[in-house]
Amino acid sequence: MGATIKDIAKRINVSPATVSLVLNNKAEKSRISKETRKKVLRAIQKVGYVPNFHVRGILEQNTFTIGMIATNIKHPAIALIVEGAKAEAGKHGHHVILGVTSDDAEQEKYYIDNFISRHVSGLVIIPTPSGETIEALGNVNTNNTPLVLCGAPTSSNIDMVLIDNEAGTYKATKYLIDTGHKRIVYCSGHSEWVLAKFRFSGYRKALEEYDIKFSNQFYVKTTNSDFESGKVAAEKILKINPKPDAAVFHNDEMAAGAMTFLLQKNIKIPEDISIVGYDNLPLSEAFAVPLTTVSIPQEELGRISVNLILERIAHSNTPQKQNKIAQSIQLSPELVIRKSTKSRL
Amino acid sequence: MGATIKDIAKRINVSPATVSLVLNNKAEKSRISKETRKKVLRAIQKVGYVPNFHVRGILEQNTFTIGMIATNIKHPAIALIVEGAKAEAGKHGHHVILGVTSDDAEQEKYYIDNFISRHVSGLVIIPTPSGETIEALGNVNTNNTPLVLCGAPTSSNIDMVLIDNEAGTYKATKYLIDTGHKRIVYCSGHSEWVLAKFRFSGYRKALEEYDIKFSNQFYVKTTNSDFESGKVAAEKILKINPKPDAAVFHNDEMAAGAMTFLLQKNIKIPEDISIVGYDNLPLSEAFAVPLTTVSIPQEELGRISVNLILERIAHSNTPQKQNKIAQSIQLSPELVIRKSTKSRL
DNA sequence: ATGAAAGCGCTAACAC
DNA sequence: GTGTTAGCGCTTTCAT
Repeated sequence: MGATIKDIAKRINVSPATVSLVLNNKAEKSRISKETRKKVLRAIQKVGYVPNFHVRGILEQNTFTIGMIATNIKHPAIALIVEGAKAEAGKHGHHVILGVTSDDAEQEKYYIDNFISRHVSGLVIIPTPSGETIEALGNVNTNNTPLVLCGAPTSSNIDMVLIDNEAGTYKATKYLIDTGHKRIVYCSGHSEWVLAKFRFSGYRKALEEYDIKFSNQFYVKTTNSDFESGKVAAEKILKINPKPDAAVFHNDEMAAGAMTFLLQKNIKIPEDISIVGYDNLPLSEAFAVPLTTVSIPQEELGRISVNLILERIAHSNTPQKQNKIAQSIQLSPELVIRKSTKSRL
Repeated sequence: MGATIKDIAKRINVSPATVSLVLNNKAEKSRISKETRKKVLRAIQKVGYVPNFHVRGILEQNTFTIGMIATNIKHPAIALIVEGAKAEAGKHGHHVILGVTSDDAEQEKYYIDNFISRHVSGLVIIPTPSGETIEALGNVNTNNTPLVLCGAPTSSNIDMVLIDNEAGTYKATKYLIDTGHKRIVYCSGHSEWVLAKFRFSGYRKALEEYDIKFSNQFYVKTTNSDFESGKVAAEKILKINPKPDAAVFHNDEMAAGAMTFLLQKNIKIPEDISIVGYDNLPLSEAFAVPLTTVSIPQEELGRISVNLILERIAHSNTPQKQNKIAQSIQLSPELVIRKSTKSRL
């Protein structure tokens, strides 16, 4: 362990209080002779003193730190949410520390407890996709730490910023139907995850609305939802008979993998089959065929989450703090039409 | 603020010590009657007690937390380093908290001080690309916190895990020369950044080795290094006369932007011009033309960094701890050849 | 089986 | 101007 204020004090025969005063620059305003000040500063330099954050954490309440818990920053969509949150927090003098759960509910629980116990000013949670912890969140001892759930709904009475995931696939599917597609496949990775279920149900909803009956044959599942899974899905699509004329994918990575695979097999996109992704990754315009996809306002998601936290903090000293009911803000995804789809009318 | 151990103690008329014993499960081994235990546990439940991490931080030294400071997690290459570090840390019972600097040296300084002051077990730093703080790192009061610099070199006596960035562009350029390219352009974003300088110098080195004289005309600079900058660079490339037959880009995003732009102008890749990127992004295979690029072992970078930290921790109690000299491990990038380059022999 | 008290590093109120 | 002291929340001896 490093040197403490006491060590420094002893070293130069002053009291710890004096050292503390110098450190906090309260020296200027009030007292402490220039000489003592210099002596103290020199000693601090020499021993390499580093203040102990934990003491401040005990003494004061506000850490001006927002804890953020994310599933998987490898995913650009998640990274963008974090960026948005960080930018907004920075604007208001707060810092962000991030815990990454790697889609593991246990780690999520750890970071929630740990961050609360570290007295972060607030906690933004992008929940693990299995949905396991989401419901449990209502029972967490938050110690009055404001919590915001970001991206996935829960029945608990917690502030939420949500994406209407169903609306995205609904819009995409509807667009395909409206442009004359007759046999639309849906490809889902991790189909048991809540997120996947929401997206899938948007597809179902659109079909129903047009009285197109759903066929299990047109529901392709893969165990994962990455680039490689897209290839696997594409392979499965090729085996379907009669041939599909469009495919909606759970996300852009899968769509990219599928396109890569299909193009290798000399399938033409969009002539032979239309492809739609989800997320609008920064590079989805650069794909083999610029991808038609559903765009999510990720950075805004992060920004709004932080603002909800800051709002809670601001209100935390007012008498009505207990009254304030949980808010739920829902953002809508938009369809971005590029070159991977074409009208069949 | 939430309830404390004292509150609980008062509530049920026991001493704080008793509550503490129950909380730490030392109750089992030694003492505390079942009844008291139950009473305590019930009270804890009722008031929603959350332990104060900072107190532990004062009392104990090891937080089993590795602090990580990254520039910009939007960038997949960075995200992968973080993932690698996290995975390795997890294997050894450590957690990771991440601070994101957004390429800002000031924030980097903040997080370094803050994490050290939080008594993280160690600190892995992916430095801001300007190179500003790298050199300053030697003068940081680390309080004996092990530090590892990840991805960029410094003259300070600090553990480092590096990528031989020059070697990557060198290999790429050499490959182009060997396959008969005569007019190779280099496109750099943020050309003043240390990283950019290293990559550029690999290009220069290859040219020199083959006695090809460098022409400033073939050195394209953009203010940024993202997808859009790639488009800008491509536009500049088109104006060069005589026409280049190959272009090496600072990274994959730029290469992707350039390819998108060039294809729109009906330039054929690789027939008219060969394109090489850098980073081997997970989706670079899905680009309009599968990208030939330089691959970096990002996850390994993270893993090794954490291992250096753990090693330091392990040795920190041995007498030789001061003796151990800083290590520097250098990893080599590899050229991944795909479809965006072709031989002109 | 339980409680009292000291102390971790630091700040702030109050002496002198 | 500077020192003394109490106390933040908790753990840990040492009494009882």
